[in-house]
Amino acid sequence: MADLPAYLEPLNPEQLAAVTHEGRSLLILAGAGSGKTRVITTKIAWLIREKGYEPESILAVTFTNKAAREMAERARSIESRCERTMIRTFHSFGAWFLRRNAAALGLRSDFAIYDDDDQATLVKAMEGDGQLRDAQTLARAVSRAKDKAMAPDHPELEREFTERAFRRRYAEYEKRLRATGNVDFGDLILLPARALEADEALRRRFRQRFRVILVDEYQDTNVAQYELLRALAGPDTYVCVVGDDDQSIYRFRGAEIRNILSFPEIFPGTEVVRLTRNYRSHQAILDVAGSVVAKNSGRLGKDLVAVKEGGPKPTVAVLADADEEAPYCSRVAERRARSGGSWSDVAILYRNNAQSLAFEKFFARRGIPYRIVGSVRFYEREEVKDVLAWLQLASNPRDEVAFRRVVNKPSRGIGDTSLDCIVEAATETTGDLVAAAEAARDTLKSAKTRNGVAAFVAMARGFSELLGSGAPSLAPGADPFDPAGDSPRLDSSLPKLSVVVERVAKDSGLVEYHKAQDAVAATQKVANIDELVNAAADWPANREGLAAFLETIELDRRMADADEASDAVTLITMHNTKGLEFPCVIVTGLEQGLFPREDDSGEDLEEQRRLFYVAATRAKDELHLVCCRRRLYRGRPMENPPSIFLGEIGKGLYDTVGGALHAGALSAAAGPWKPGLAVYHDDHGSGFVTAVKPAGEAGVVVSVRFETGRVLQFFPKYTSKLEILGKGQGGSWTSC
DNA sequence: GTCGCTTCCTTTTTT
DNA sequence: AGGAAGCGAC
Repeated sequence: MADLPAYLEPLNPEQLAAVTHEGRSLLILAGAGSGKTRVITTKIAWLIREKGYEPESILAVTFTNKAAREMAERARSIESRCERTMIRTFHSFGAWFLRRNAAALGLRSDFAIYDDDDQATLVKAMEGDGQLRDAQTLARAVSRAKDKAMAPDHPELEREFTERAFRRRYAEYEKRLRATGNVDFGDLILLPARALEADEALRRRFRQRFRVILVDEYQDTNVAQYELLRALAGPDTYVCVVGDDDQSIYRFRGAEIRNILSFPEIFPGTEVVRLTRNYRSHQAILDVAGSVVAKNSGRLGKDLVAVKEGGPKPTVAVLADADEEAPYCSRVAERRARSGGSWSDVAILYRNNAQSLAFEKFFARRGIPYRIVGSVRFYEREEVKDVLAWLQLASNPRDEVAFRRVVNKPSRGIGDTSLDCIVEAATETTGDLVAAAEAARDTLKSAKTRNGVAAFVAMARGFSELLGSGAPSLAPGADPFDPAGDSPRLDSSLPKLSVVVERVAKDSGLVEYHKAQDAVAATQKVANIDELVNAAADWPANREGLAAFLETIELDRRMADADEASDAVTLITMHNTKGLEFPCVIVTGLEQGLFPREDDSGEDLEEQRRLFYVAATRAKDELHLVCCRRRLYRGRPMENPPSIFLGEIGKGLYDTVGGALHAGALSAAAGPWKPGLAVYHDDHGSGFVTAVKPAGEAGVVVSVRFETGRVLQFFPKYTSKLEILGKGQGGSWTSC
């Protein structure tokens, strides 16, 4: 093909086939590192350039905001007209859809989006006496039901969900939620799907608008998302989905792997293109990852072939205690940095966020720069949510969740009794909680409560006035929520929303309140509120600006990663690494009980294997696996055997680290450490040294038996907590 | 109604 | 370890 346009030239034959496929539907099975994003973005460009599609008629859906941003950027760099293509997350698309059709669906166009926390608050409020944990459980079940596209009247509902009186409570929740005029995350998918199914004219409109639909990470779609796709896709819509059944890791959140497995039957005439050339990792890494996931049944099955042959064998280290995990990882990182690499080459992966703490502490002490991806959910912090709740209430006085959050914070003497009384009054009238509070004021008994309510009402009114009056006006044709359209982003002539946020934070008493908390607990709550104020500077100080600001926050809960460019080791959960790659990856905590968890079996176990696969295939050059025999779990020390996944790796595919621990004599690196020394450890108390062994770059590893009877190992080079007391008596008290 | 203390129990993973 | 429920004191 001599006349292939330049932008198609970098593609391999399978990628090219995927990009230039025409027909009705296409399933791209894209293995890890096979250039999937390149294919999607190039395909968008190709459709516009060669096939004459209007950019606006193409919809591309992703799972994360980060993926959407990246995709938009890359598509635009190939073809500038891609700027006008709608590239969004499923949820952001749903929100856009609902805002455009809010009136017809009985929603406010400036509805807020409730997160898990808010859902639980609503459940707790409606059940009154219930416990928060019960409420959380129910809220989670409701979310799962919505993932499965099951309404409260679904005949199979109670077969699937065994929570007490689930049908009734789910229905009640829905009623309560609708009364606020807001939606939850599940609604963002389910309501558009139902609206399209129910309304033929609407369906026709959207099918006319979107002629092409591309879905990324299709293996992680749930039933509701599938139904939304089906409703959007008419007989003439070109549907292209991309995914990898081996990378389906969101079952717990309702992902339905059958969506991808059965796609060709659902969309007859589907062509399947497999991308199995891996451009990311050395073959040695793919062999390890592949040998584990090969143990899964029920996969389409494919073998990745690395373009980069060979490479260093991955390593497996079995450490005695989780105390040694961070030192071990830091040695790997330091070695990488010393041999010409940089800190940012290295990523440390773990199963759950709590595991990051040990790394943070150790790295801070060692002076190794690090950044944590994802765990800091800025917008879910108490103080931030407090201020946001005031803003939501100012925008919508029927927002019961926001109302409950701030009505008595800081405390104004309005307790549960008065609160319930106000909410009930609101329910019986217009639902306006501020108005109900005002009306209820005179019926309340204590003067303190009456004053509190009066103060609260005055604040709420004041904040509402700061935003100007009336609901946001949606000019015909204008779409304030469409980043491609006229956005409400700041026009320099308007006052900034940050001014409003700051006033709200101060005048509500929240800043004072959290300042006091900071003083007691040495937290950073006021600083976080300041950050929130700064974040609002990009929007104008009116209702449209506020609604857009809130939506940005609600759909993208993490602050932009502070400085992605900075040279630092990445700390990240395995789930969060999807779509990322690093030259050097360390997968930690490979222990039975942690990864996989003890109760993982069947489908769950298979999903964990896929998670291992995702984690391992993030590595370009180096892959290190770490297992700790002992680890504190929920405050208790646990002895764990190595993860079964380690046993599933083909023999000879990896090198074992730590052999040196058992061989050789003491080296000079031993320094002052000798068996029999009496020592003191900050956390474990006093004990004595039972053994000293060489440990390569780490110097020596010192085994200590403590008075408690525990035997632990330490690298004196990396811990300052272990201190020599003097020549001990080698266990004189152990006989006691 | 509010505050602080003790006891109990446990989320992996996220839009 | 950390957060929520439960309880008692003011």
